[in-house]
Amino acid sequence: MPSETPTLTDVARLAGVSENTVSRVVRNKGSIAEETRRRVTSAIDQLGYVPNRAAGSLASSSSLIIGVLLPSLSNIVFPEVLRGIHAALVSTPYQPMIGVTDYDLRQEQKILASMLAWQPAAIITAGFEHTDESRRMLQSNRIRVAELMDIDNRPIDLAVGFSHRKAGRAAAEHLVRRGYRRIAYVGHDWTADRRAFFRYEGLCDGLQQAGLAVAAELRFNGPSSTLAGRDTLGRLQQQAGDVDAVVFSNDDMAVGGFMHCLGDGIDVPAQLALFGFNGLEIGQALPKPLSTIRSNRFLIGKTAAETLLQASERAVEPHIIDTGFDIIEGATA
Amino acid sequence: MPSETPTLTDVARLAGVSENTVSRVVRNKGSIAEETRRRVTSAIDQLGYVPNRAAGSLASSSSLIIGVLLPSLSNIVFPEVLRGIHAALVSTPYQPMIGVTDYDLRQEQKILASMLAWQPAAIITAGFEHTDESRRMLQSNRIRVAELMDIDNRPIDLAVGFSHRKAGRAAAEHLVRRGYRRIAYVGHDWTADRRAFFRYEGLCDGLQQAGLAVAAELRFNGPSSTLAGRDTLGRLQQQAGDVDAVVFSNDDMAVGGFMHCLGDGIDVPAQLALFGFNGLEIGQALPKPLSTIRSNRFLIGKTAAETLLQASERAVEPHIIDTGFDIIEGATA
DNA sequence: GAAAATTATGTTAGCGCTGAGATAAAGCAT
DNA sequence: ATGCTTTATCTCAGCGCTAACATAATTTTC
Repeated sequence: MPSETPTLTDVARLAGVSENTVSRVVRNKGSIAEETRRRVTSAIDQLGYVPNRAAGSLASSSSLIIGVLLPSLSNIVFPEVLRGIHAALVSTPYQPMIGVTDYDLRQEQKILASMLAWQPAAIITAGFEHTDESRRMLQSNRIRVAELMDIDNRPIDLAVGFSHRKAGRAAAEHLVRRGYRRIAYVGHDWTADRRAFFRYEGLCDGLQQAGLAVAAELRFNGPSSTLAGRDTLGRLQQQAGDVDAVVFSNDDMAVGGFMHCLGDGIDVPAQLALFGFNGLEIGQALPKPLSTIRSNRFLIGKTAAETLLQASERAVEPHIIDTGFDIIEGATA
Repeated sequence: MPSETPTLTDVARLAGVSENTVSRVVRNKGSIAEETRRRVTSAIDQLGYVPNRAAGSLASSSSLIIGVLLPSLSNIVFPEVLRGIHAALVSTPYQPMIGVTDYDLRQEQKILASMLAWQPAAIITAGFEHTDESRRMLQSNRIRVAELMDIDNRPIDLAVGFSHRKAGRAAAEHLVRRGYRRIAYVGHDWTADRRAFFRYEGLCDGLQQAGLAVAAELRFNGPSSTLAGRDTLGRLQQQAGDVDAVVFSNDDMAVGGFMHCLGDGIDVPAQLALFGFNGLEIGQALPKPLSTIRSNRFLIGKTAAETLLQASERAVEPHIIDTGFDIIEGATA
């Protein structure tokens, strides 16, 4: 009578089969007679058997862990990616193990190393920037790797996201179509957030296409936030007066910009048009819904996890999945 | 020459010691001669040895995993708790494994069971509500358990948070002190979010103390959001006109309420005062910073993880840590 | 200076599971 | 009936590490 947590052996004994047979039933692998399966599952239920994952991982030298590396949790975008990943995993035996890099590549490398010690089934990372050592670890290991958010790079194995360059261009085209000509940019520190820089590049491209250029620009020296957006727009307006639209690096910044306009009595969009990026809920809850671009963070996470689980081996060629984006027309630009 | 990932044996051979000695150096356990330690660490560096966690867990029947159960990732509050947990773990060998329950106790139980299959060092869960089976699993297992956010309950092992009842009362006292008398409540569905209900109870207590009662109330039938806050305040105002202050179930709702006032030209706080809960950044970025209560989510997560790691055994009596809260005076109430 | 305590290291037996191969039983064509 | 394949099951070694105990070398104690 096992008073401790039951093991495969206990189940096997109760069901009158070998341990291996139980293992195959549990993992649904190989062929098993219907009658045997029934006996085994009933024994499992009776004992409340739960497989020991450590033992399984050790024996098979691979675990049911999916390592997830995120640059930050402060920005709601990444928890939403994580939510998507979780949604894809929730009905599988896989479990996400998360690591936060704080946009620090050396930190990413450290966390990556300790994650690989678990022999995870896959690694999902937001972004393409890695140290050489990280890249080597990901390359040499034949585990599956998804790099998220962006598709403007060649991935190691799988990329899921959309082109931030195109998104930037789309913002420019939208504003030009609406008749804005003196278009400024308010951003945040893009040494950490490379994608924000890609969008900026796309914006410049798009404006150039229309024979225009960025009329003024100011970047907050730190991560994006509503407060940073408010203050930075304020400073921009002191420096450069005659601007008729502002593209922000993201919605957080843009909502802050909107707050600045409210405080200063600036009529949006008549006096100044505002355009964001991400399609966060808060932007849509403003008295005038923010004009912005919807990035499908949840979908990116979900698609990545689902695609990784479809095959345990990498394909010969890296694979890229474009989840696209939509313009949210809004009422601010 | 091991072409595959090196094991303890490889390190031991290279350093000319037994495997066990290497193991003790790695885990920093037992006494080791300075000279030996040097030889071993140098061998580790040379081979790039990383311990196999699965093997370690199996042998010691406990892993370096911390299971984290969160009700949601959509509400920024929980990612912040996770951020705190991560901050406490980042310089340790522990790794967080996360599960999202979607406020569903049966889902929590399922995830909990599969987490326990990893023999985690501890489980951290946001909230005190569990199925009987979950509670049994947490009780019988002698692993450490932290229940977060709230301290209005008796925990299984450790509680970290603050009294939501007191926070509700503090809101009432603040508003009464400021001279508001006709105080309404705008909330969201509290079958899922029990803590919101506790705050409501506290609010009622506090008002009663001052000889008052909730002047009007309306609850949105769903999770909190800015849009829900905006719409629900709108509906409340149609139904009950003469209210001079509104307490919201949280900042998301309150910011939505502020948006409603902006749209309808209601002067805050002269015509209507608004009071939130959580102290989110967005509330402080409004043209008038939101009057609210700061709950230290990051601190709660960090304290919980730190406290759990201080001792691997439960104390005889459950332990409660009050992280407190502060009133943010703001400009809306 | 012998016994006891302390420090440093080695030896050995698993932890609970899976993979590979062996075996047995059943199905099928010839 | 005979060999050949397929299906269902078993046997057993071993994944890489740690716990427990054993041993050896050193220091302390009286």
